[in-house]
Amino acid sequence: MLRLSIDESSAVPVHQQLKQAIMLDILSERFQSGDRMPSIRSLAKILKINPNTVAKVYYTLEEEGFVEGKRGSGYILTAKRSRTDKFREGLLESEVKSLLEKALSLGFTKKDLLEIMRRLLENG
Amino acid sequence: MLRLSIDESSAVPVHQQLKQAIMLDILSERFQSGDRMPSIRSLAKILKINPNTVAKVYYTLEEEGFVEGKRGSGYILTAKRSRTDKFREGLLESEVKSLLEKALSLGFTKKDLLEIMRRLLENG
DNA sequence: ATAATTGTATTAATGTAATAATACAATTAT
DNA sequence: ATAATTGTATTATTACATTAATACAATTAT
Repeated sequence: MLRLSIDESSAVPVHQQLKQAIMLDILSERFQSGDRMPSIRSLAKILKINPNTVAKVYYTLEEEGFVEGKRGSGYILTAKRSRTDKFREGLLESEVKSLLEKALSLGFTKKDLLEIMRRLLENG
Repeated sequence: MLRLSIDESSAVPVHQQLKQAIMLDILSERFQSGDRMPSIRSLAKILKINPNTVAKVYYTLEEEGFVEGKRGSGYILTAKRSRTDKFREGLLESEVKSLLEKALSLGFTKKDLLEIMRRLLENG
């Protein structure tokens, strides 16, 4: 359940770190449909950040349909597996697409890209 | 020679757009060693942006060893082909690496990644 | 019923990136 | 020599993202 830490010194803003960490837990199924989220205040206390920052992140997650919150009772993760799986794939696909675009604009061919890919997959 | 435009409405800052556009021209060899850069003021006028913004970009390009500037005479692109080629490859490699990391953290396997890659390369 | 806990909303403070204004210095062209 | 053009440096302004402070409202637990 939500084992995450915030790097205060990092240049990437706290809310972004937090959201990404939660999203990762959701998409990798470490955190599942029906699970309760920690309350805004308790999570803020644990991470030593402002409650508003947590609230903001929860709100964006709600807008995207992953969680639902109610006054007095807290937030619950509601996204079904089918949804998170689809999202997860779409995310990777768009990343690959943008990589492809970048590679082509730099003058690489598709073949070049596949070769570099294979090499890194084997070595790393 | 440097055919670029600035999107004022974009969220990505002007200096970043400009730098990326110039870098693209350098790395794709549309702009070559020995070529003169447009003067700071003239480019600023064409793009309708502040000269300081152009100067800032030129300065960072100079720090990275791609161009050299002299008072009164202007900036010249000095990076040799071997250098730009190496840079270009390193850039792509690091992009692929970060993609790989992201994919793995999302629970994809290397095989998954290669498959998605192949599919997108064929379709797009 | 009452207290504690939960999320919500509003407003303010802060820090910093981005841009701009202006004056200075070297080179080049006339 | 002089004017025009080039880059440099300093400082100020602006805008915006980020974070924080505080008060409000609904639910839950006692």
